[in-house]
Amino acid sequence: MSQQSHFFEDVYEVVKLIPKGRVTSYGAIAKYLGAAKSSRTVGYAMNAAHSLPDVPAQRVVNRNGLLTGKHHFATPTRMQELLEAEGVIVKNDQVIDFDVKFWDPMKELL
DNA sequence: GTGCTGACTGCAG
DNA sequence: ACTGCAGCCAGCA
Repeated sequence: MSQQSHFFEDVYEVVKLIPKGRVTSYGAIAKYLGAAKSSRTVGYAMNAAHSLPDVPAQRVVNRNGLLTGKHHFATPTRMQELLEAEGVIVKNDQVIDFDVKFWDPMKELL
């Protein structure tokens, strides 16, 4: 704590900026933060994001558009429900038109 | 203080 | 095309 890991904070900041009806990947966030190889840590940050209601973790999926983290929500279907409620169609734990719904912070935030 | 695990990803075999 | 391994950061035993 004394060193204050900005990593989590930065991850939350980016996730909060994800537009409604859009999704991104752990790797995209990690790369935006300058740590492309720390994608795992990004996912770990999402695990801790449960305490933060302003962090839409459901909009963060893996690079294949697969809801790998859905199992960490209150219910296995919670993540999909939240996404579909925002206009993101999910089929078989996979985001439809992922390439279209994909939101890249590197390009969007620039 | 040391070591393992995890919501990932890319390269090598 | 499929499987396996290594790298990154933070939390817990």
